[in-house]
Amino acid sequence: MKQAASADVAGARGGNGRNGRAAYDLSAVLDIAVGAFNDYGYDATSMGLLAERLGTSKSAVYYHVSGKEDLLRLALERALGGLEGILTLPGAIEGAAEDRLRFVLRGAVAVLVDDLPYVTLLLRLRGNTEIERSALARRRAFDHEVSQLVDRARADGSLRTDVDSGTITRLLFGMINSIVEWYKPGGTLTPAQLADHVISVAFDGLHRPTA
Amino acid sequence: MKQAASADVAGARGGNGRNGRAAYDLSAVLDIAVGAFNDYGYDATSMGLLAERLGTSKSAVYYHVSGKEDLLRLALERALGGLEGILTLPGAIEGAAEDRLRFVLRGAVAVLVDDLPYVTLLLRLRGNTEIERSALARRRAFDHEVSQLVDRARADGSLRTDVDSGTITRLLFGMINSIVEWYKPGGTLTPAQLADHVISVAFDGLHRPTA
DNA sequence: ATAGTTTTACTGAACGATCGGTAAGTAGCG
DNA sequence: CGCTACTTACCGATCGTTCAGTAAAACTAT
Repeated sequence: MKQAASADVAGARGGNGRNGRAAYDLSAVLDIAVGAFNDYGYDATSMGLLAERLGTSKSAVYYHVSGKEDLLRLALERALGGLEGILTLPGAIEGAAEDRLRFVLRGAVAVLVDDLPYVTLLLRLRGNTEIERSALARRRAFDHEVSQLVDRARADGSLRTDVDSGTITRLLFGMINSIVEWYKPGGTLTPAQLADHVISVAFDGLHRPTA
Repeated sequence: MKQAASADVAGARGGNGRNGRAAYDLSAVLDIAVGAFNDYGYDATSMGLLAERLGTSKSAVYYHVSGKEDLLRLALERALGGLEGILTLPGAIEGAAEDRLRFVLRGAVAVLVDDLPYVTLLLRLRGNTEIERSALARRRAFDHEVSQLVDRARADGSLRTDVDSGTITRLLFGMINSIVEWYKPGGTLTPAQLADHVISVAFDGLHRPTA
């Protein structure tokens, strides 16, 4: 009874249409790994615990991934891919700087909500290994592109100039990134409302509208 | 040569005025421990690494503290004590709700900058152990008191009512707490300026002042 | 002044537990 | 049979922690 039955574990398994036994697919393993990493922290999550959550053995996990760091790498790739994808969309490239900034911020909230556990993992990195440092570098590159949008919006006269654009960008992302620490999908606050509130508070502040 | 000389380690030592040898004082050990916890994460920081940073042996650390968790407990106590102290000051108790809110937010920035590594550690907790869960509960209690101030300011008509106060409080703290991830004391941005910018952006938003 | 005692503050070696990862064998399917 | 998807058993390394012994300073008695 110390081990769950080897089949029928919460839909994590799916046939692969090929020879051999029914298998976990990689994305199911990844989902559970990312969940555990966020619950306990990457370092504090053992491969044994992952196996337990999957209802299988430790070494079975190694059949699907080459190791613990591989799980981290795959998860971070998904989060970074989502964020970087925003910057390639037309709304991020065309139009006035403030509109492009609003589009990117709204997109960041959307990716964050859509891939919540994956982005959460990304935002908690410390940079201990090469994989983590590489992910942090890509994240900084994304932040830098947004910072340039803030600069352009300021040059257009859209934004206040009494606070430097680096501070503005950091406070903006501080606000947006904090969403991973408290937003629960499926609650009364829909992702679209959340994005509206964030953009509105960011641009207009806490005071009641003067209009 | 594998071990540093037993004295003169970077001013971490100080006499204690009592019998026996010159010792590290607890606060020096704690400072180095908190720095390492923030660099690598609590779980990824080994007692061996702490000893190395202190220029002493692993077991020497156990003379000063009862264990790794004890270091965490002492560090979190300092961070939480600072934050909770704000709420006991006159500026947080007397006056209009919005002024009290501004005072508390400004105080939170001040504590955060003053005890930067300690608050950083607090903000990165995952709640794996009883000590961490207890610290998280105290942090939530602090947040809750600020949330009540937001409620009162809204009731006074000072703040916008199209976003609920829970979301406002979370976005506020998201912005403020992010400071630990990028603010470097001793730079061109002084703590007082930082607090001004944070309060100003939070209440008035990113747009240029209409006045 | 100095020898002896006490207390403090360590050192170095080792402990059991747990870590990430591997080797070898096998059950279930086409 | 051939291939997939595991299983059990185990490895060396590292983890937090403990323990017996000791060097160095302060205190005390002479």
